[in-house]
Amino acid sequence: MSYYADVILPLNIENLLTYSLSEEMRHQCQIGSRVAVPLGKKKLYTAVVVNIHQNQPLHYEAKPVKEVLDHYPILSINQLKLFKWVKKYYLSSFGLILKACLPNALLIQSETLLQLNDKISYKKQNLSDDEYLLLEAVEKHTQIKMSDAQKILGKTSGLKVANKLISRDLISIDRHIRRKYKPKLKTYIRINKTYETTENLKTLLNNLGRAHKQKEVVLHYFKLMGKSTKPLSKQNFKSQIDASDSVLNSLIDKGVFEEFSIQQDRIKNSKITTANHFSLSTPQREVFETIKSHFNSDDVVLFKGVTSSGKTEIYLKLIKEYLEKQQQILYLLPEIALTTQLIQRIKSQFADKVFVYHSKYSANERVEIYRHVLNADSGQIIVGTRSSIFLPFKNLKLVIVDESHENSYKQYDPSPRYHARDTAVVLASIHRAKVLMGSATPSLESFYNVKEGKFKYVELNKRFGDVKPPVIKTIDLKDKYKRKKMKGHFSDTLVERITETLSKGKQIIVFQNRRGYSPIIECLTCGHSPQCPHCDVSLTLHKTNNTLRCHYCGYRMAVQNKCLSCGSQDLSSMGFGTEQIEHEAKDLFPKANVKRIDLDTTRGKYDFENLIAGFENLEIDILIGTQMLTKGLDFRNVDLVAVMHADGLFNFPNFRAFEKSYQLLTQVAGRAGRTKTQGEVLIQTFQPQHRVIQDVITENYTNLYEQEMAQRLHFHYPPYYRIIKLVFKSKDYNRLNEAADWMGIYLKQIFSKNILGPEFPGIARIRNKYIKHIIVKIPPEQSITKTKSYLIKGIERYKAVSKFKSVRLNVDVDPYT
DNA sequence: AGCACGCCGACT
DNA sequence: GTCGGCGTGCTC
Ligand SMILES: [Zn+2]
Ligand SMILES: [Zn+2]
Repeated sequence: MSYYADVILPLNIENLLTYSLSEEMRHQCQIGSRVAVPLGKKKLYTAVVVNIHQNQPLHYEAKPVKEVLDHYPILSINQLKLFKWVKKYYLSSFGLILKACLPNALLIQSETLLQLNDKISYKKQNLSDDEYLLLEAVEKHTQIKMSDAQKILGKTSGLKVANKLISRDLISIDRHIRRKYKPKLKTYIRINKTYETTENLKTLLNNLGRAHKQKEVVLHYFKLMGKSTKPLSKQNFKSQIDASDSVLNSLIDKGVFEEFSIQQDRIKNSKITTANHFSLSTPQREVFETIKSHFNSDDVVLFKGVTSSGKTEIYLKLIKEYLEKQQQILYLLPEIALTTQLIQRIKSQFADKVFVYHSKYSANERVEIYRHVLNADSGQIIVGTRSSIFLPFKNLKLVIVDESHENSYKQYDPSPRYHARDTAVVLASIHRAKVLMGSATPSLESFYNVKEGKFKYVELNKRFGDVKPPVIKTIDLKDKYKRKKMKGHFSDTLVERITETLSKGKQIIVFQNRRGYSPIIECLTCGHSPQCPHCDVSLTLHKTNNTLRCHYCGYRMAVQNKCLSCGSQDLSSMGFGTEQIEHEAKDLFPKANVKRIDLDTTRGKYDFENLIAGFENLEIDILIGTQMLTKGLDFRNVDLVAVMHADGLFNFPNFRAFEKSYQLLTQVAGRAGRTKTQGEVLIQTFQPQHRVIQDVITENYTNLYEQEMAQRLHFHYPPYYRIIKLVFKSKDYNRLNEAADWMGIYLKQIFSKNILGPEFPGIARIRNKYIKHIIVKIPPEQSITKTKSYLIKGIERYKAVSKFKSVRLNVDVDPYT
């Protein structure tokens, strides 16, 4: 009897495919091993074995596995369990889950590029002839396609040999796409401490004698330091002195000036103050002990800690205990919160036990970490973004989900559309691990789980050390506009407070959750406003390069000074974004260094890190930004946070709009006064009495929770009801309507009033594709599994209708919107 | 994901 | 007539 292997291919294929195994291969390969298999006409794919059996397929002849790539599994049984859950719960396919799980470099295909690694000469010994041949080919061409390697060595051994070379670190794939991620550090200049006294300085100037230029440079330095105490970057200093680089460099060589970089300094500091022996405050210790005692009886704990309460120290203490027991810990963070700041802090505690898993890292680095986790033989702390829940943990005992309210834990495209917070709970239960969810503003779902007794709860309402909560005040825009107290979008009060803060040498954060200059340009004569030709949205004005842009498809056109419809020149802009605020702030505060941080100013690889560093180093006085600057960043010198237009947050067509507004405003407010001086938060709004704003001011999460939950219950929304969203997309408007209507009728027959739609979403067309939604609401008493099986049946029937073939259907379980 | 297959408009 | 663009189906 011959043997067969069921494999997952990293493609969107519904079923597992079965290949035959030779006797030899059967012994080489295990469940979880990678194999090379032929698919379709000629291509070889990397697949993963999930089942080995002797049942010959009845209706087709199984093709043979070409090659066993791993003699030991790279996918564990526990990962397969998680795959099964994700497939069933999120209605996805194994292939796409596998793709989300394995680093691409483990799934090489014919089109993959092979490239030479640096510094390989010392590893070149003991290569087989084939390995040598391939390495030579790569060396000669610097990069070749996998298919070329297969031409040289034959289909099978090409793949095998390439894999060997990759595992020996000689070649790698896709290196040009993601370079090693290393934020650049700016060099700063300061005078050697000994010359800070007048006396020593005099001696120095005397000693410099004939070196006039050097004297000048030293004097210029003191002149600058007299004006401002901000750190001086080397680059900036060089541009100001009228001398060649060698002058400054020889002063540095003599030890008169010293170079330093601020980030490194901070790490050093944190090593001295925190490494190994930091201790928790009494309230922190209480929380720590409560979490541990909860873990004795329960699996999931929700930890609500106000901003600046020192949540991270508690996590670190917990991590330490698990590491000492040689166990694995997963520390999940939203992408924006996974900053170098935080990584350094964790590394200063746990050094080489720390592994960071992040999409910014290169393909090879990710493979390396994947293998480290797979082969762990001692404790590990894995810090990662949502996809790290798919890593091959062996001995996972604790999962921390930080900022657990963050919606970026929910993946949308591509499928699997999983929520990493919820999947983490399943992951933990597979491993019999504990879960700690942290947030200053927990999601209603999590808090509801506490009320239902599913999660345990602990809170920390005291800020760490002497930090006082920021004072939050509203500014009534209606009144300010009526009394003509506005300068652009800044009220007089705000201008006053900013000026005052600047004069104290403190920093300001200005929040406006919309990028660009202005979202709509309207003709005052005929009312026309320029629309995107591919999407149903109006174009946003970007003054920086005088373009009108679509934020959905990227379409851009030059700014028109006449109305495109009637030719009138009477155009007016409506609404405002960060760019406009930046312009106004530069006018209002000409002496301040104003910078903007949003998607448009952070396109480059290091832009984000550089802006954050600039702000931390006190180079930037006023930082204007979107929600990008709300997450976890720890700015020590910020005294004032301004929200330009809170009302913009409430009007999103989304049942979570208020919850999200509360979270955003609270997080933004948390950026103010993270040290001993009490921070101030000014919220400009047309509705100062809005209940969400009032809850933010009084830190009244309970009230927000109760009010929101009443709404959710009344309108049948989560957490009471579950939601599944069906998204239909098509270029053909009529087909789309027909298809969505068909499904709507089918579902209404089963679920009647618990079906919403089909209806067009707020933006009915993106990239020339029309969109329609159907919402399936699942009442608390209705079985989710049953509902899904009805849904799957419906989708199967739908897919059998040939005229709907051109209409794409996506299923989103527990959608965010 | 590819790649073949088939349908429809444009062009030798 | 047929060349080739794209939309659709299938892969063990
Ligand atoms: Zn007009
Ligand atoms: Zn568009």
